[in-house]
Amino acid sequence: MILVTGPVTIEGVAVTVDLVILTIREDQLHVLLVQRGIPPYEGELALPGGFIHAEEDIDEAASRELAEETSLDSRQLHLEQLRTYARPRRDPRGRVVTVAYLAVAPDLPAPAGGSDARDASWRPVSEILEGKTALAFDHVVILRDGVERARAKLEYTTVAAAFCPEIFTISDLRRVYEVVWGASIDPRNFHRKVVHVNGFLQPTGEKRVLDTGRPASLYRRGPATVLFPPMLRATPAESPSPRATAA
Amino acid sequence: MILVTGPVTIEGVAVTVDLVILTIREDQLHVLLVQRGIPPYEGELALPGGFIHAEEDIDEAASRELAEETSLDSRQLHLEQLRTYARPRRDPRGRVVTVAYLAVAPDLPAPAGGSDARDASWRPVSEILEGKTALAFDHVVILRDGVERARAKLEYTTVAAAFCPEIFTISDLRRVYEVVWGASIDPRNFHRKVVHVNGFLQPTGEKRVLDTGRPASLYRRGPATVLFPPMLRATPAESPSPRATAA
DNA sequence: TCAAAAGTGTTTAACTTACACCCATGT
DNA sequence: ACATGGGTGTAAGTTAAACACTTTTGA
Repeated sequence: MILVTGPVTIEGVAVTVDLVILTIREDQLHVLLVQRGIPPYEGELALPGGFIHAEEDIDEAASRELAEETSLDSRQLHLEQLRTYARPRRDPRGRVVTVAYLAVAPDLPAPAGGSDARDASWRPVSEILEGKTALAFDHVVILRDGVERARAKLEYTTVAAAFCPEIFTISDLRRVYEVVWGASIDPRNFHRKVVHVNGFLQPTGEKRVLDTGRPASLYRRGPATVLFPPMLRATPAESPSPRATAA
Repeated sequence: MILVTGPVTIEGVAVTVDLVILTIREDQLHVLLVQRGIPPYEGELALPGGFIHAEEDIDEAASRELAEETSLDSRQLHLEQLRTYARPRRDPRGRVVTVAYLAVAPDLPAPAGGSDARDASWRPVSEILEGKTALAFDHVVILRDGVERARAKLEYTTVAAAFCPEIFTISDLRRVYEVVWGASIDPRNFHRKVVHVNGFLQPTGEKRVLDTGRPASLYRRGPATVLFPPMLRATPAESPSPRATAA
């Protein structure tokens, strides 16, 4: 047990914030990555992030970084703390502890184009998790945890709507579930289900006409944040029903 | 955006680990608190915790602190990262970021008696959350978040069993739910439900004889970690069914 | 008229709830 | 015998899954 009295620095730890910003583009889950302009890992891809400022809470730091990277107001998106990572040698510069945040954004018009000088780009998540693309530091682990959290939260919250633009159809919403879970969902049962969840969807009265098919009613996000009853997670290409309670 | 190159200390942040260790004693949810022996907040109650060591991951630091406080092996308990707190002036000594962990323990034989010199004691959670007892730093917030997490996790995981001793009855388990949720549960339906969840309970074949009533079968924790179907949370003294999806 | 997407209705199975009822023990 | 807690059976209401079927558009 270490006891400390004065204003302490206990071997000077640096604290950063890293963001897992997810969106859906072209029916694929994407994550926003930046190319590092400085060592370590210069030139490699990494999650956007940075050091916390002196007079700033960590949630503020995350909002600030998010605004810098996506030019989106954090009040318009889903932003939540994910986990803190502190493996001793995760950063070659010294002891750096990072607090990771998960953000869920609609598909943004510009590829990213924040005010920041670094190149930011959307990359398919599958590419990274399958090991085809490497990330700096332990960012693959952080990304995996972020995606896992997003998948879990679709079940019992209304985050799915945060992937959609302000106005969206029920099909748009369903495609979010299908893409993030990598499973297909019966459109008819899905429709009935989400419509009956109180506060999930607010009808706008408008309809969207597509190339073909009956026009779909348009909705905006409702005030609800939790889903009850929850959406049952359809597992991709596995045994159908028995929903084992694996260890 | 701050750019840094060398081995950085960026205004020297100190990192601590704080533990919300919950248990059930005398049908009440309790938390382990220590009385601080040094300033700041000398003499006041606080969550147990301490600074991380130089060559230690944060999960290890949490396990170490837990062992010091409860003399229990972290492999025998439920221990998970809760959240990181970093409000600028949360510690008067300077910038201290704390990573909070949630631990769930069975009712321990000794009141706490770790190897540590500080007094540790179990206190009813209600006493603190109702404002009757103050805690140092922002520890009331951390405690509230920890309790909220525990409540939520009873629904869809098997953590409830972590509150029980190694060998326990279904009534013991039910009492966990009733105490943590502050609600009463039908013993008959509860019994059927948990028995049918695959991997939750392992029968020992033994029975426990109480002062009165039919002897109850004894179980130990099974390998399952998730509960499906989930346990529906009975809300304490509220409107019965409609389970609103509040904002 | 046809293709395609949106949306409704119906059936079956699974699960929750409430509660009647039986079981096994100590006094 | 009876009080007490453990445990099973069952009927009513709710929800999910599967799928037949209708609606509304563009081509």
